Amino acid sequence: MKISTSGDLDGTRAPTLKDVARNAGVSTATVSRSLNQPDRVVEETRNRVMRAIEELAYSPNFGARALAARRSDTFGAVIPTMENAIFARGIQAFQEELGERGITLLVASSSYRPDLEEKQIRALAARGAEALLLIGHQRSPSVYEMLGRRRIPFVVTWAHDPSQPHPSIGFDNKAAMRNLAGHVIELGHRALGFISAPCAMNDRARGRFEGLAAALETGGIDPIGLRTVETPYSIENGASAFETLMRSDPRPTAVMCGNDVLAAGAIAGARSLGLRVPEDVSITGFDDIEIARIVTPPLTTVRVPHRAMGREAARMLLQLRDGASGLRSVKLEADVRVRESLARSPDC
Amino acid sequence: MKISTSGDLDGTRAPTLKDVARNAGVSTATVSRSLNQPDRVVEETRNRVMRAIEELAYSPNFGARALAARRSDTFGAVIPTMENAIFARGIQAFQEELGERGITLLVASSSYRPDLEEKQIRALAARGAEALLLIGHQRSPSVYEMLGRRRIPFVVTWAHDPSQPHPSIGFDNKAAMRNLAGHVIELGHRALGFISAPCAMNDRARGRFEGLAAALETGGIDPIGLRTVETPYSIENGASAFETLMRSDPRPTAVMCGNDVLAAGAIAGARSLGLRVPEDVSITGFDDIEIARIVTPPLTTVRVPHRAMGREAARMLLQLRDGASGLRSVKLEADVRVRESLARSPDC
DNA sequence: TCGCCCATTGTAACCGCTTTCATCGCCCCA
DNA sequence: TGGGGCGATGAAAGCGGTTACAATGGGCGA
Repeated sequence: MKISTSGDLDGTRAPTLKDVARNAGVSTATVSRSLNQPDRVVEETRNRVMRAIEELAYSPNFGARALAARRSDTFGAVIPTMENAIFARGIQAFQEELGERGITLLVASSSYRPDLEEKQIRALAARGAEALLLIGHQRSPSVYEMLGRRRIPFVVTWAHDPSQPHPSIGFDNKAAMRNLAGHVIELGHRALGFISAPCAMNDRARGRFEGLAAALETGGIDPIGLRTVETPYSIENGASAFETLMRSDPRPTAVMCGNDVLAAGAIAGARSLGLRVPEDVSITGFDDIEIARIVTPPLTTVRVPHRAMGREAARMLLQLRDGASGLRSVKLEADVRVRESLARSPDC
Repeated sequence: MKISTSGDLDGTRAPTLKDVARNAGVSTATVSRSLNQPDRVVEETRNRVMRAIEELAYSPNFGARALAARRSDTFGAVIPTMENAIFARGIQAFQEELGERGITLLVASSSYRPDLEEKQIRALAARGAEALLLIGHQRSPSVYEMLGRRRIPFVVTWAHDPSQPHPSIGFDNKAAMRNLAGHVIELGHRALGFISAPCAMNDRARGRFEGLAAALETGGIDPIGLRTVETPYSIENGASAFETLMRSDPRPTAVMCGNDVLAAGAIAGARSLGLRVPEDVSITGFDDIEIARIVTPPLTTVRVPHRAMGREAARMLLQLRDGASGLRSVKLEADVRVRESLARSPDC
């Protein structure tokens, strides 16, 4: 006796709609409808189909479905890095919001390289992403043009600059840093150091630098005296940049960092130089990620509205995908978080 | 005069192979070959095709390609969380190794929930993943069965347990923790506390616990005295678990943590209780992620071979996909990293 | 009783791509 | 000069789904 459930698999390939249809004794159309528009199939049939699906452990081929339905229920995000937690919380919120609407998120990272970013954007488009979350305004016009041609809606986050032509959801990097630098200056610091991420293709980093410069001007401090080091985000780089700054003359009494990761490195650098924070030197960060609270002393930094950005970006993209237009950029607040790494200048 | 490049788009949909073919005056087969087997197309034709591709900003539809070619050049990984850096470095190495072979990686996270993990595995399979990286051995048999039926090769990482039936690339969590606990006991600690991740569906966490228990036994310490708190990974949880442990009697002189994130929280907890580390209480972590070096004092922990695991996993999966069989599990070493958070017991 | 309508299901075209197989020239050798 | 061989290209069949449209049959009103 030959043992074989009708329509059983040979085990060598994934079951298809056709296998399910055969197994349930219906047409592929009925199976498809059972899955996508259950109320258009009478219950008894639907149950038979579901049983077959269960039995075969069938799950639909995503590519084929997207191809036929011209709809992928997939959004994409391209972030500069996954190595540290800068974008993790925001993306998490973004994903949660999308998940509730049955949308899958594909995340790619660009390593802060514009060419890779463009490649990743294309890859996401090729994978059927219906909308994209991007970080910052600055990228090649050809990317924007491509997105426009393909009618792929996108939203820029982690930045807010009304002078830019594209919708964004974020905060004003420049104003936030200016605000923080104002605090620092008020505490009597005149000799400042700045550790920045590379500004070349990074409008957020540039905005933060400009904010600092503006605060100096407001405070009547000659920006000539500002020592700046540009270096990619990492603890090690932060530490060595700090050491470099400490060799300059006059030696800074406060070192501001474009990011909490660099600031954590700066604190480590201070420790290895035998400098006390904040008694000998103040250090500030930016982002208020987890690390800011666990370093010793805890970092004075700028609280970035990560989760709110992710959530709002999801909402806006959903609307855009569903045909909305003329949506307005959203400006969120990023306020200063004062903790122990910042104190009055010892020169005072 | 009607202005229109032949085959131009109306701008309302992505350009397809057919558009390119029309634009270049060749058949779709030729365009496809120009892309996938360039040497099978004469140079002049290929150039014409490439020009058309450029002009239309064409990029192939991934789903359609995978469908037709029965090959997606995509691997998948399901990790418990992206919130902290535990898996970041390993996955990064995994991705780099795959990228060199032209393979795209799709990463999904399960939030440590078996049901979500199964869903994500199915989703990756549906998206055409040809091979999967999984974390830990423990999951429903139905998952393994499905993977087997679909002939999707996978490799288990972050764990090494020869008694398990599936190939793995990792280290012996139990032995590593036993080793570390041995150090702690040698330093005279007798009253120990342990902060663990929830063990229920986490064989790595359980292995670490067992390692600790084994070390206690070897050291002739009654495991009854071991205070344990189970809590999900996070700084906050680590801090409050630490505070709980410090209320027990006798008070532990050393608190070992299943993970660096919990340990960082424990250090914060010690600070808020006014306890000095390591003078009043020693603290150890596990993983040796970045955070271990930047907390004060730096953490004594177990260095996990993140990058090696990622790299080896990639190599093994590539071989499996290409039909290799009978591949052997790889055991990597995880050795103790001694830093300042661990010192001799004050009771000595 | 007959015809119409509607709910349910089936048939088949098509989504964008790869790939097999056939076709078409062209070169070279006998 | 004719024919075999070979390299380049095209035609068309699917890959696994969705969906417009057709077919079927049962219920109900006239």
